[in-house]
Amino acid sequence: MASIKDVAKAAGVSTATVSRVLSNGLHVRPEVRERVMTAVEKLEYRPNLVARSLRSQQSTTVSLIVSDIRNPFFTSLSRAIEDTTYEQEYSIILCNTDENPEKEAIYLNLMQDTGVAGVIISPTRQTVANFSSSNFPFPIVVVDRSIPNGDVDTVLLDNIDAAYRLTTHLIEQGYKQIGALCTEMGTGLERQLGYEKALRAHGLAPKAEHMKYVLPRLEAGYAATLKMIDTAEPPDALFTMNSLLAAGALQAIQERHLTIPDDIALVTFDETTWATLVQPAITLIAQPTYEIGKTAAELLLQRIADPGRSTRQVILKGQLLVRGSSAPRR
Amino acid sequence: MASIKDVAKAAGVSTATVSRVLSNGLHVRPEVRERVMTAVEKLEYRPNLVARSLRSQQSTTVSLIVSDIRNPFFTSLSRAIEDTTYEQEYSIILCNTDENPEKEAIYLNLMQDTGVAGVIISPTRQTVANFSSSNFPFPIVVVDRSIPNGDVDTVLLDNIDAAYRLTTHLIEQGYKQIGALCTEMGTGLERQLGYEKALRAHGLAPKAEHMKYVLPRLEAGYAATLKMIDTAEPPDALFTMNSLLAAGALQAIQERHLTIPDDIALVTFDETTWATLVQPAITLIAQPTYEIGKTAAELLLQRIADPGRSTRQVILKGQLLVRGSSAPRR
DNA sequence: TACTCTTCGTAAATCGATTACAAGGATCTA
DNA sequence: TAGATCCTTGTAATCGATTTACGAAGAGTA
Repeated sequence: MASIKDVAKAAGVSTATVSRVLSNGLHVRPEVRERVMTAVEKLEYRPNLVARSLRSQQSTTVSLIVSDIRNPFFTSLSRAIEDTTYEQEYSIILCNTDENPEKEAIYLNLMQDTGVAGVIISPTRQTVANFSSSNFPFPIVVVDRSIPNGDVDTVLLDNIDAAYRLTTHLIEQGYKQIGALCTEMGTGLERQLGYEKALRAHGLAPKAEHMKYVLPRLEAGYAATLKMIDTAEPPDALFTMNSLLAAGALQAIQERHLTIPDDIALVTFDETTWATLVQPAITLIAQPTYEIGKTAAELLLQRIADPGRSTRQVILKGQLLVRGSSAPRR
Repeated sequence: MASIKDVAKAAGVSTATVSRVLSNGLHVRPEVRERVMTAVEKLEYRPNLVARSLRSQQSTTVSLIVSDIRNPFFTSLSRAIEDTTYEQEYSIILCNTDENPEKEAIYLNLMQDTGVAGVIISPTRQTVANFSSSNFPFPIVVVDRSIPNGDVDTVLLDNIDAAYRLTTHLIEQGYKQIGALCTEMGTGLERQLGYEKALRAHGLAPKAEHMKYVLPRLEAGYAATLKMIDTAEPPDALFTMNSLLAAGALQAIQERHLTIPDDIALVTFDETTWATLVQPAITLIAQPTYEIGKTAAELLLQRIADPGRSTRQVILKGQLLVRGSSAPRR
């Protein structure tokens, strides 16, 4: 593989001149530039980005750190981020933490060691707890999670509001015993707040036996739902905090041969392929996932370009999509 | 940030000694090693991987190049690869090509420029056409696509066999007019071969009007299915080449208020969350996606460790999961 | 004592680029 | 025409590690 020295020799100039031609082309005679360019083409020279990165202390790699790429929300997010960074010739490193702070710390250290230009992260609970952007030696953008009084670029949904609207919708449709499948990490807590707030606002009390805390996994949603409906007083509606839990809940409901929404209504977060394929279709709050990812990537690239700019939090509203699974209670 | 020089100074040794302590520890007195280690800890020294990579001409990054991470098959694949490489302290760069050879070429060049340790790729049609592992300056593993007489590590499904079995299953259930939604790229061609082979083996001829070539997108599956069922002689069963097309087909079938499988049976490739949530559940060929990814990552890491080893193709069998959508024809 | 062989450590080269600085030449101004 | 200014180019330092070559000290042997 040809190096800049080979090009310099072939063109009869110094490496500095070659570098100048390739970076901005300033202060180089057209004739010399021509010579350099033909040498570059003849040798099929391509700059070594590792060497460039070491010398310039810059990088064209950013990192995306999420709990699990298989979560459809993060899948879509990653695609949006990749699209956006690709346009500016950045590439992305993908990291799954499984909400494990140790794995997260390992990856964050690794990103420091490799000198990435920046990081987009959906941080674990622990990291959120004492978050400060000054902890990190690179620009950072937080997605999906809110950072209390954090001075950091953030893009996320207004989860409390979305959960409030979704719950209120159920109440307005006539449901009174609204159960919830909550997660203790991530966005679960805020969504739970919105849910409880809506109940109270309409004179309904959240019942302890109708609320379950689970891990964000299909199997957990399935098991918890079974437990909830196999009781003397099952809820007449169920609110799950994400699509995985909804899938588990649906499986449980089908297994008990209950009909939606007559026996039990079902609403959730996050649009998926299947939400409109099952019958009845599922009422849910759709997040603008692609837009969230695009915005996060743009914020990051802007901060890389101008580290001193003021931070901004972008809070997007979810879209309530009313479908058959929450038809008026009869 | 502390560099190796700072550590050397603090420990009163040369940088070479520090490097030796950190790499293998050979030829260093225990007492000196001790001094170095305390200096490392005191300064919180972390080796700069960019510098290391430049000097050693090695890297601990590998790249995954696929058409679209949102395809559930690739999502699962990526997770398996990430898990496997993480254990060996490698990180992965994610690239989406959208089956666009230019985008693919840009990424492949980029990987060369950044000196990645290796690449796992699901190549576009063009790249498959004249594939040679000697085209690439790094170890490479191909997944999901077969390379004719290619001397390269490969992991993929036996697509012809799987499609053959799936089609035969339909025939055995009594279906005679079996339509197909094919894709012209990726694994579509082999699956189509298996489909046609099965029809012929049972004395059925593939009907041109029951075969449509589409892009692997939900909307395309929807539109093509509508066209196929809105005819005088619609098929009594439909075979789609992947889960996105199946979702589109299902949408079209529901929209025309046809029942599965009485009006039309539906089978496809790839297990998804929704395949068992819809009613009836969908009969399909499940790929061992996680295993494919794990195997691909292992092959790559082994080749990185030993570039001279002989190449191997790993061909896995799909699993036929018979469910309600292909119940016996009445 | 002199000579060889390890062992341990240092200095310096190296990876491949970028860039500060200096120098030479051309152009311009007074 | 001398001096200032600008443009062009090269030299060499630098980024931060790894690694080779080599020297000094200590051990063993005749």
